[in-house]
Amino acid sequence: MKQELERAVASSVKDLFDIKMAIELTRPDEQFGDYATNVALQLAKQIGQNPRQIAEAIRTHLLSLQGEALQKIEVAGPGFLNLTLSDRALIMAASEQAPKSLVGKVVVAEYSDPNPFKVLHAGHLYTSVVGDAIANLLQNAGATVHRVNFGGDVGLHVGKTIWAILNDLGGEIPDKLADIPESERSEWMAKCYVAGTNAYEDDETAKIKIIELNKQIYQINNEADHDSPLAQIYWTCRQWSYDYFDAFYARIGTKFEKYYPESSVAGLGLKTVQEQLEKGVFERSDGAVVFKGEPYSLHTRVFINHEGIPTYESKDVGLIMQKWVDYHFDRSVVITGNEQKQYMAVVLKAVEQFEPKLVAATSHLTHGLVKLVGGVKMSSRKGNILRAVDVLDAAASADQELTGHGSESTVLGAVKYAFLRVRMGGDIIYDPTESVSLEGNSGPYLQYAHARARSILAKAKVEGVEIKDLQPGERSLLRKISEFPEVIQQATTDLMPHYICTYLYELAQTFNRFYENNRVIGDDREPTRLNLVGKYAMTLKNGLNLLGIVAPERM
RNA sequence: GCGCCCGUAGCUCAGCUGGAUAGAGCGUUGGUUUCCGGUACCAAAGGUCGUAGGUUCGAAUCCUAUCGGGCGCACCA
Repeated sequence: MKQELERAVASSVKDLFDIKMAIELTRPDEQFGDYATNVALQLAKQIGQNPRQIAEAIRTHLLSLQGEALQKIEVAGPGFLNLTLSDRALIMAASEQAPKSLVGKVVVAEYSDPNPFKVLHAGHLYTSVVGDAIANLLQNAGATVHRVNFGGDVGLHVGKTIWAILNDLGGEIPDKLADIPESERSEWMAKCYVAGTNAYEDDETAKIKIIELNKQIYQINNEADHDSPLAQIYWTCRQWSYDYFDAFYARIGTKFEKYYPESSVAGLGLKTVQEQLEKGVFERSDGAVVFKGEPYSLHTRVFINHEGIPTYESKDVGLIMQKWVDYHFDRSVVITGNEQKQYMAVVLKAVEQFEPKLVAATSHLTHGLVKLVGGVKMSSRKGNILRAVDVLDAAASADQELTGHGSESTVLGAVKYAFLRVRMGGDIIYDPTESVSLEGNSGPYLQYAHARARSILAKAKVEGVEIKDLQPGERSLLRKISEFPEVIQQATTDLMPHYICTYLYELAQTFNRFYENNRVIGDDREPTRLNLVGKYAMTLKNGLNLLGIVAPERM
């Protein structure tokens, strides 16, 4: 409906003034109508006429084009055109679906990116939630979406953990791993990481040993060693990490198709950078291989260090190339913390020199830190950083306190919504109590709104009645419902799921206002109103599902 | 020093491809009960949109400067 109207306005402008322009209709305040446009204001200068006169001319012309669909067109204020749909057109609009603009497209979505041998922290939970919602949006638009994960299975943090593991096992004795009960593996490894980190800082001999272990682990990877005792411990524990990640993702209702361990892309990255070094994209500097970012208002970064070892930069190059080899994507979305923004800009600029199409297809989104309200100081050295489970636990205990009986779907709904409702980029101040509340702008409020609507429907038989002759409250609700496809589309093109949150909350408010003043069951208009409640419940459910939040039938 | 991000009501945040009186939730104050899940609805109070300039018919939104906070700037990830 919106598109048709936009085309109609555009052709009015073309017919009247012989000017081609793209029209963007907006959703004004309800008092003004269903759609609005400021074309007349924009044209005023070009044409040199009074904007209100222009608006009047468009109005007349538009009525002749779209008389059926429009109940009225008004010229208001300095020259806005306010369009009000006929009931018939509004009813049609409310049944429309968001356009499937990405059918046939392949998208790779990379997010979460935890490191094996370390715990999942709050930031991992955040990207998992937001990344999942973004992936859902793209999928909803028809794309084939591949959710992938990247993480460091080599590097100093691995050396630290392995050092403590060896300490705990009493040496390079892989058989002793069998003594660790399955349920305690992830906890145990997390403890080992903390112990290793502390030892690295406090104990000079341990530090030397850790550095040595780190090199050995690189060797294990390079030589694909699966036999030596150390290698057996490394591979087993690495797998334990992936099992732990999988279990956590399953708990929050997401799933990754593939893990790209850093070790698996380092080779391709190194090879690529070396090739491009010869072609002049990279250059040597102080024994290292660097990309000079300054010509592009960026900074210089090292891709291969003076020992010939690929740095993180090269691994990211390898990752981009490997994703291309694996998927031949039309679009690639990468989500990381804000601190990687300028770093990634350099990597992408470097790759752009030899694979511009891959970079053109890539969007790098970044996010801030997750902090608990009240700002408890966390020391990563002691290992008491805010872990992913801490966030979930905080929500669970707030839920328990509020309701007396915890519910996992409420807890997940609460946390996910709290993360998703704000625009990505800034830090998240997470308030467990507020997130779990059934009052106000929260996930559980929307879940409850859905359950309530479903319970109305359960009490009566919904028949396929035609909606017509809308009363004001009914019209407001339907008008709000009709916005949904537009909101989805906007959220999808901007990769901003928070638009969905804002919308769903407004929708629930609109419904509650309607429901407060209009009886459904037992009213003369029961069939029509039940039909509206059905559409409303469906919209809420679809919206919540896009966000990765379950919409329960009852709660 | 250079660069990036952020600064909107007491708190947490929308609004930022420039437009009609700057919105919501929480909190505060006061209402509503013919109540289909009142875990709701209505209303009030509360804002120099960090500050100062500029562009524009029109700026929270664009530009410049400045203050405050966070982050990043070569062989870590």
